[in-house]
This record gives sequence, structure tokens and C-alpha cells, in this order.
Amino acid sequence: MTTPAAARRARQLEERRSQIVGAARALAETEGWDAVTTRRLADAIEYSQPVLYGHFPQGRTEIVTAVALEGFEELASALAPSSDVPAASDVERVRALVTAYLDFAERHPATYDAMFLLPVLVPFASDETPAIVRAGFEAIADTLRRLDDPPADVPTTAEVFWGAVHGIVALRRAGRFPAVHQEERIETLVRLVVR
Amino acid sequence: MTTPAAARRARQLEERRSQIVGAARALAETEGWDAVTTRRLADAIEYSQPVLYGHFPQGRTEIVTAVALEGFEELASALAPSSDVPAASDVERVRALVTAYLDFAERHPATYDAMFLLPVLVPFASDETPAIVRAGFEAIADTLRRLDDPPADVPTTAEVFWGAVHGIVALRRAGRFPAVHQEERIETLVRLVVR
DNA sequence: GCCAGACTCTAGCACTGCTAGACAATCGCT
DNA sequence: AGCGATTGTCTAGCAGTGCTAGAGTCTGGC
Repeated sequence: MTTPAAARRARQLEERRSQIVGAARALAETEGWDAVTTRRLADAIEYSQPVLYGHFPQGRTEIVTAVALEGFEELASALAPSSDVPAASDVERVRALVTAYLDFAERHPATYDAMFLLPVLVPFASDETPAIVRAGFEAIADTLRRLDDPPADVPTTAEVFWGAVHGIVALRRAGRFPAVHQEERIETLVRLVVR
Repeated sequence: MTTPAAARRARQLEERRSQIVGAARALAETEGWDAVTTRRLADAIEYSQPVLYGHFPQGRTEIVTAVALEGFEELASALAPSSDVPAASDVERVRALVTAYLDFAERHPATYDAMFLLPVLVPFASDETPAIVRAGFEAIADTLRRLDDPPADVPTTAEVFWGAVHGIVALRRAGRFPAVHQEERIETLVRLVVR
């Protein structure tokens, strides 16, 4: 019994939901997550604050979560191509993977923070972990599996490798690393995994 | 012209300063940094809020910074022993380093956050970087230099290695890693660096 | 014992996330 | 077409945050 009016309303609701997520992400990328307040989000969508809670009953955290999930989707598609370039060598494939990851983190720093730093309502490392979130991990594991001399324990190696790349992003972003020498770091990391 | 009274006052001031830092750290470790509010800190030292700003003009961030600096001191002494166990093998020394680092992070999670996650008033990767902050990095670099087959570019390798260990801490702490398999991760990481 | 200066507190500002309750627009029905 | 109930939205406000101006008290050196 979905009347046309109800269908239109549902569409408008979905529209506005993605407006909220879009505004949150844009605001976070331009001014940082501290600037993403419920009042500014309400201003951005030209509604009052309580409207936000109609879409996201868990409040601000749930909005951050929505941005994070968008990010996981984009990261997965950014990493996917790296694993199946048939003509490439091991080193080239791993380098492509690392570069794609670091590029994503650098291009969308706030989104990356939502994915890996901020408190978020996604169950990680659990049975209910969304498939999209796993996809990035799988891309890393796949690349490792295709090495000429693959590691004995691929999942653990993938975790450690992922940690290493994330560590570079995190320490770099927090200013703990100098801005220069990023290429050397990439090359060093690649050579740790494949040789 | 320091009168006895002035000397006593200076001592009391120093005393109270470390009370503030101690209270901040204890509160952060037991209830998380969100619980470290200026009001609760004022309660802890039994003074009113403005007193905090007498000691730390830059406010809360400066207090977090003080905790971070304490942490860097402790991390440096935790890592120092690993590099100069003379009878040990490469693998043993690197494993000792990684284990000491991970132990520190696990025992003082909030302090670790202050050091590597939270915004802080320490200039990293600069000429004014405090010596204590550099010390941890030097411990890692030293261990690498003593390998039977040391890497060509020790500083860069130290950065990447540090990033890898930090990545494991960060992803584990944020719940992005499963709680188990930590030993396997350590062993995998050690074997990436020395073989 | 007095008085300047150091010290501390109260009270308040502007902001945060979030929500109860009043109000208005809209929809489905007769 | 117009009624009634539902849905949607807003205003106003709560309790909390970091931080600070200004009033008041206490203390040390003369």
C-alpha cells in the first residue's frame, strides 16, 4: 500500500539523508571534524537540528559513521585495480597498492579519520562487519597471495602490512613524521614485503 | 633576592603543577580523555578552574602536552634496554624492542593517545623537537644499526618500522583488528625487518 | 600594623550534543 | 471538499564544555 505521495516522501527523505552526509563530509574535509556541529549541519541542509535526529537517531556519531562507510566503499574501489594488473611484477603491484592507499588518505584526510580514528558505530573485526569494510582488507590479502613467494600466514601478514601503511598515514598526518621523504618510505615499505 | 617564603611558594607551585598533570593522566587512563574536563581537574586538585590556567596558559591542550612529554620520557627508558643486550641475536633484539613498545602502549593507552593521537603543543619533526621525543626514535634506529645486515637507509627504515608498530597499536586500539593473534603479528613484523 | 601585590574565587560567556513539547502542514479517508 | 489523525518541523531549553573578566581575600615585606 505505497501511495505515490508516500513514495515521493521516501525519495525526499533519502535525498535529504545524503545531503546531511554530504554536508558533514564536505565540512569535515574543509574545516575539520571539530567544525561539524549539529547546528552547522542543520544550517547546511536548511532545516533545524532535530531533523538530523530523525535521520540519525544515534546523533552525530551515526553521521560520522555514514561518512566512514562511504569512505570504505571508495577505498575498496581505489585498491581493487592494484591486485590484478597481470603484466606487472610483484614490486610493481605492491607499490601500486601502497600508493593507492596513501593517495586516498591524502586526498580525503577527514574521511580517512572517520574510517580509522574517530569513534564510530561500525562493528569491526566481528561477524557483523559490513562487507564493504572487509573489501579493503581483502584487496591487501589478494595482492599478498599473488606474490611469487607468498607469505605463510597471509591474513596476519595482511594485518601487519595494513598496520604499516596506516602507521605511515597516521604519524604523517599527526605531524610526527617530516613531510619529506615520503617516496623513500614507500620504497622501504615495499621492499620489506617483497624481495 | 629569593626570600624563604618565595622559595616555598615556588616549591608549592611546582608541587601543584605536577598534581594537575598526575590527575589528568590518572583520569584519562581510568575514564578516557573525554572525562578530563577542566572542572574535574579543578576538583581533583581542590582549587577552582582559573588556577589551572595559571599553570597552563594554553589551557587543556597544554595539560595534555605535559602528559605526552611524561610518556615520551617513559617510552624512551622502556625501549633503551632492547638495543644493547650484547648476547642476544638480531631477532631477539628486534622482538624485545617491539614487545617493549607494544607493552608500553597497552599499559598506558591514554598516555599513548596523548603522545601520538591527540592535538598537542609539541613541535614534532622540527629543530625544536625536545630531545626526549627524539630518544624513542633513536632507540629504534640504534637497534636497526646493530643488525648483522643493517638496512642501507637507517633513518627511513626506522620511520617505516616505527609506523608499522604504531599502526598495529592504533588499529588494535580502535577495534579495527581482532583482539587475538597479537603474538603472530609481532612475529610477522619482526621477520619483515630481520631475516 | 599597614599596604601593595600576589593569589583565588564567583559568575558568566559562547559554544557543544541532544530533546521535550508546542505548533503546523500534509495525507488518507468519507 | 473538508474533516481528523498522523507526520513533520521548529522553538526553546537542558546540562555540559573550555575559558576569562573582575571582584574579593589573603599574604609578605617594610
